[in-house]
Amino acid sequence: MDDEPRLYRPRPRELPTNDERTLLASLNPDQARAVTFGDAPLLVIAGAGTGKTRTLVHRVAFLIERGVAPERILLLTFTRRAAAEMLSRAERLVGPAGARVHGGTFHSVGHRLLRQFGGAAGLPADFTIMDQGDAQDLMQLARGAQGHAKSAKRFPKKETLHYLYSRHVNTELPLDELLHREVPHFLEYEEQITALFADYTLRKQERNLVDYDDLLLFWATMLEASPDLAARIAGLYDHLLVDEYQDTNLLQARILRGMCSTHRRLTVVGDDAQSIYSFRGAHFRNILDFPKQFPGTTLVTLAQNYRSTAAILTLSNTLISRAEERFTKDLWTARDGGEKPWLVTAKDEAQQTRFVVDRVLQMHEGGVPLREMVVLFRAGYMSADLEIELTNRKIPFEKWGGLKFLEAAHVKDVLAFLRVSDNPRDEVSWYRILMLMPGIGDSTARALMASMQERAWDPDAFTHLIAPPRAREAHRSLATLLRQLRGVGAVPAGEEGGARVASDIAAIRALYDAILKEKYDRPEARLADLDQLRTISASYPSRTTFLAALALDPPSSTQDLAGGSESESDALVLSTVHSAKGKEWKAVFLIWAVDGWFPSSRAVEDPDELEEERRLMYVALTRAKDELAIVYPMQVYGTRRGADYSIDQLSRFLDRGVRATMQRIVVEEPGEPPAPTPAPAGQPAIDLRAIMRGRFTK
DNA sequence: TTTTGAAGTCTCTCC
DNA sequence: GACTTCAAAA
Repeated sequence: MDDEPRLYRPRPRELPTNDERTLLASLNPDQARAVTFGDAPLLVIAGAGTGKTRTLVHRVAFLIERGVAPERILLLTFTRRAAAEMLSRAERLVGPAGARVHGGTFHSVGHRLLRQFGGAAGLPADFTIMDQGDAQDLMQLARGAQGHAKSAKRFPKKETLHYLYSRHVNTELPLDELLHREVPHFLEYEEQITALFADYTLRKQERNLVDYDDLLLFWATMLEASPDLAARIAGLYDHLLVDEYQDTNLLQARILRGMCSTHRRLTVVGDDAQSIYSFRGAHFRNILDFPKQFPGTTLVTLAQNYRSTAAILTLSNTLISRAEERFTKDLWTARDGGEKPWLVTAKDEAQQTRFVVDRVLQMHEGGVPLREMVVLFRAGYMSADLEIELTNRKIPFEKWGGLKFLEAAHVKDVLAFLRVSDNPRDEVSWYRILMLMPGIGDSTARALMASMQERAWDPDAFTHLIAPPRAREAHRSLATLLRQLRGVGAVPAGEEGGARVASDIAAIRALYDAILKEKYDRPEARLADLDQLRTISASYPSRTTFLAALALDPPSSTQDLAGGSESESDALVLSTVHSAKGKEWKAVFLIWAVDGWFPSSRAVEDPDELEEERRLMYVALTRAKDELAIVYPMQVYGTRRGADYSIDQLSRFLDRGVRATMQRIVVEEPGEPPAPTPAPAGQPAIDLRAIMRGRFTK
């Protein structure tokens, strides 16, 4: 493993061009102060666009320059995208040594440490990671065993149960208080819920399964419960740097305390105005309490924004000034001017889509690469209409966030086969594949699993089970496949590693494709997904690595790219606001700025949630460098019950004062026939300039 | 006991 | 508009 502790030995200089002076030359005094800070806790409050990542990356370079071994630096972030960005920038700045810096999301680092040290804490090394869907399915199995499956009274559903469980773990709130706060109408079930959670925990243990929360919980526990383990784990690193600290929760704070038990070289960076992950148990108080948690903390504040024009910043500052609680100051910029951001009123969704597409093409023709533009929205599904239009017009795009490739049912199906061969006790996957087989339903599946449990999940157990007559056929073909997957008999030469996983998938598909075609109306796209899965699998050394990587670092949707080659293509980015955090674009379009959509109607009841929505919109607006357009359709069809359409209102966050910092744009009706024909392939934008000229009135 | 068809239920954000 | 759950039929 490459996580073995290494000696702290002086290294030859690897930075001929980046001595400390050039390293600091590009930084402002506040940034430089943070970068060169010594060996004590450091809290950097850094507003949007103030060079937060830059500061962090330079600090890494500075530490390496000072002789700290790169592999003894740990960079923790919250999202995969941020982790990848941070590490690649470090490498660019520092050179090859930068690639040796350790880092990743809290979950992926936790995973690495568990594989390495879990054995010493009684966790078998070959555990399987469950994603959220799997965890919910396991919760459902436990729920069913308790007999709520068909009870008349309403008992919380598996999603709610899992949410409560996860919240309980991450916020450390006692269960009764949590129920009282989140779901008071379920308070009467407190006892059953407690029992259910105990069963869920037990099932995880028996089945050798680990959920996302466990990756953090076990990490924290190893640090707290065993001084010996704590010393070994904390001893791996001399410096810890944490990005987006406002999105951490109490559990993660515990981990940091444990990791810094032998030293106090901890740097955290964040912005309370961008705290948008409370649904994961994060609270921006965490960043404010940091000095209390780590006495002697030094505070550095970054307030100069280098990203946005003054006009965009005025809008963002005005919007966030309405926040109930606020700790960071307004940002300022040396960039002056800039066009006032647009507030675009569209008649309906179709017109909103047309506006965005036309404007994107217009800017593209003006020389802005597609990749420099982004369309942002509150939730993944809100871009559906836009995606269709972009596909029709052959404009390449890439979607971030929203439904993931491996959350698709057919992908999970195939993975389930791999997972039972990887971990024969994986009950969730067993249930899944058994239910796929013709002639096997819920009760047969449960009975078969019970028999296997009696045989201690012996890998051969399934073959020797006696299936009910109508499931004979299914049982036999499944048993044959599983034997094949377990590699009974010789592994063909040259089929170690990735080729092995790919051939496993081929074997699975020999059985599964027929089932898939039966199950879905239009199987083509789904079959293509499976091709993709096999391609991806080829780059992983083993089945176990492949499965773990999929859970922690899943590839995004397969239908990302509409036209254009997959690799270096210039593509418009569509993203949820959450997934866009930390990034910046020349031009930003925020769509669906409709009250009830953004803020989400689920959030308007609760003041705290509403405040979080406001911060979320702040995050969206501060992504823009030069141009910003907020779009909202006035009529929304078919969303409210009882009416064909409803007249919706502009988001409440864009009040009169905020609107005063914007300019209103009205999209004109297009000509009589409502443009049903997509542009012909090849040259989509040929006549657009003419159309565009007449479309906007200021 | 499984399958199939119909009614019902919410819609998010991420690891 | 997709997916789950429920009820009746095979």
